[in-house]
Amino acid sequence: MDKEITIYDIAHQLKLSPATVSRALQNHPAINSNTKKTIVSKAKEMGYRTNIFASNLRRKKTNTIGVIVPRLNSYFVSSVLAGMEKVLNDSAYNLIISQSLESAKKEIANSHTMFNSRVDGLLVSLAYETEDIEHFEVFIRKGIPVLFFDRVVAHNQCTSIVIDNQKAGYELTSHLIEQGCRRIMHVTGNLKRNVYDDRLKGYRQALLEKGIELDESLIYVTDLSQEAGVETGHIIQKMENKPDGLFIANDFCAVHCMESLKQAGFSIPRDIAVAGFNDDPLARVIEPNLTTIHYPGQEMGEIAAKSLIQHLNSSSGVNHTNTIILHSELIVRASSVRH
Amino acid sequence: MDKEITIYDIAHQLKLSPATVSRALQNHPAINSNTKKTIVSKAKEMGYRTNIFASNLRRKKTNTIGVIVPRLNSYFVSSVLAGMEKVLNDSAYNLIISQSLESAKKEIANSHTMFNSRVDGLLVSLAYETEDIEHFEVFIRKGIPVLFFDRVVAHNQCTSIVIDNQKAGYELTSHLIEQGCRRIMHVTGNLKRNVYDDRLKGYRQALLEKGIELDESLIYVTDLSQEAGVETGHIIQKMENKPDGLFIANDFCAVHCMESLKQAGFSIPRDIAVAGFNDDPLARVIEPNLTTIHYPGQEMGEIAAKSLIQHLNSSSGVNHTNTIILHSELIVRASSVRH
DNA sequence: ATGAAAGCGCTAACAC
DNA sequence: GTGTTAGCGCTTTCAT
Repeated sequence: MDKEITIYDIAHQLKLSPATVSRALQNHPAINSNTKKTIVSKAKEMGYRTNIFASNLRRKKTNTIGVIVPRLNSYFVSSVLAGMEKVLNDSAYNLIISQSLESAKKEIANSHTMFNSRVDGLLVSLAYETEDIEHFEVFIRKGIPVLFFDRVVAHNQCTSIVIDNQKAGYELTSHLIEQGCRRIMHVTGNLKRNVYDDRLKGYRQALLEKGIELDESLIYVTDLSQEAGVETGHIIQKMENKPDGLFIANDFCAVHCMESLKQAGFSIPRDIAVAGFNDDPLARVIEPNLTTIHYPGQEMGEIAAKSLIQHLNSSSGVNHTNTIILHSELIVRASSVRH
Repeated sequence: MDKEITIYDIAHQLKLSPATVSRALQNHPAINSNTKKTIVSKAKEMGYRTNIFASNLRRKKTNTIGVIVPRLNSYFVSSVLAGMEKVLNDSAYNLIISQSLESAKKEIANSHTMFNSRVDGLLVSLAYETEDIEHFEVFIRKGIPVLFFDRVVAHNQCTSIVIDNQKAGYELTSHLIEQGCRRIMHVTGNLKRNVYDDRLKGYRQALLEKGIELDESLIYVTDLSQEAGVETGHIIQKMENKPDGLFIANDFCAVHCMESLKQAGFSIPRDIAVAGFNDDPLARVIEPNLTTIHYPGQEMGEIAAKSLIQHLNSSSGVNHTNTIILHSELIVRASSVRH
């Protein structure tokens, strides 16, 4: 276990001052380029590595970005993270990642950890359960930018990155109506979250426009889990006045619902047309292939990261952009095409 | 943007020394419990947060664990990460995560970043391309534990966490043989990686035992991507002496190969029995459902993290366990059952 | 272009 | 049980 080399060791060997070494290592313009070369090569030779803690302590900046997501093991989230990692890594930021597991309590605990880790900025997608965002106020008060993505909340000091969920929900529902559906069931998640609430709004809007009366009993709020999908299948089986269309706010849940329906002898899309949301790889594998909304995960991650970096670099500290809306797209596949 | 509170501020207000405050905040046993209470509540009141950089600088420990994975957006990897995050978060460690995107160069760059971030330990699953592990030697020389999981490499100072890939490959191949397959094609990844090499060994072993002659032309090395799956389908179509069994070292690739075969009019499993590896959610959705090896991702992550923590806490610094082998399981589904 | 020196906030050895 | 004090390694202002 060798001793750590410091700039003092280098300075000593080269008969220079630590200040010069520090400057050279940061490529400071005032340092003679020959001196610089000597120092850099000596540092390498001696196996020097910066002590970022000393540096952070001194500079009061950490070069670390925190991310809080509902869960890590979802296709969408991991795509987003892949995008963020790519951008932040290229800009020499570290990423620290934690998951709330959809629990407000854990989200709060994680935000404390992030706060104590002195992240330079925070990227958040909210848990199902989260009621208020009091726990992010400490960041905002300290001028640490907080950026919400996907599951966002309106806050005049925070940027949000989303797709137009209402429009997407509207398009999906309209598509089902065009395919002849008149009783469309909507299975969704916690309506506290914009993504579900807005999709529902789109659903309502489409029905209204097409003059189809809204039947509140066709709106089913779940946790969008695999089990919820299966359960939805059972419920539909038992319904007297069965739906002829099904809009589920998440492909994962939709796929399991389809399995359940198929097992019960339903023919998709003939008996019931189905649409999901997210364009999970599962959607292209389930039979019939699932109609869905394509949703740019990796891109959302990249844009979120870039936007945060930009904000950190802007000296003003004032946040100009407030909401970034990414393009989403209806992907029609066999699960919903009836003619 | 308020000023940061330090232990000096607290000490000053309470007319105590910073040392006492520091001790109280760390719950040091020597401190009077009343003093402790006063200090803790004052700290809260004043909005104090530890400066972990000062603390790290002083203690020469970072409470940060680095993870390098091939890619973030794979079902298996995200399950592993979910497990790691869970354990490490509970133990007050931070996780910094980066992806190599299967490139040796990026893996090396990431390892440098981790090194400079002074991680207390490193968790690694190797990239396809990685030739040697020279870039991890710096950690080992410094006594920083490096633990490999899934895609591992033998190193007498590092713990590895794996499943028995050879046994799994053997079981899968034996199963196909039992189903009557005599010409089993094996599609795999870069054989530099233990996971693929061992699965191939298991394949060979099964053929040998059952007295089936090995046809080297049936071993096809790919990048196991979606495209590779489709391509494999095309290749099989064009083969004169077609295989009657197919063992693909990864469900994701297998699923796309199945799609390709189905489209070409093959009946699975009648014309060709198919098996994958990983038990990706896709395996339970593709039709017919895909036979595979179940592979405990989340558990692997948890165990890797726990093992690393244990190692960090053991004062000895000597690594006793060297390889941890997790249980894996053959899951037989319709894609391979012929009678 | 380079150096001297102060200090970031915390911890821990030592003293009482 | 509490205080004193000396750094941890770096950056940066000011001086030369």
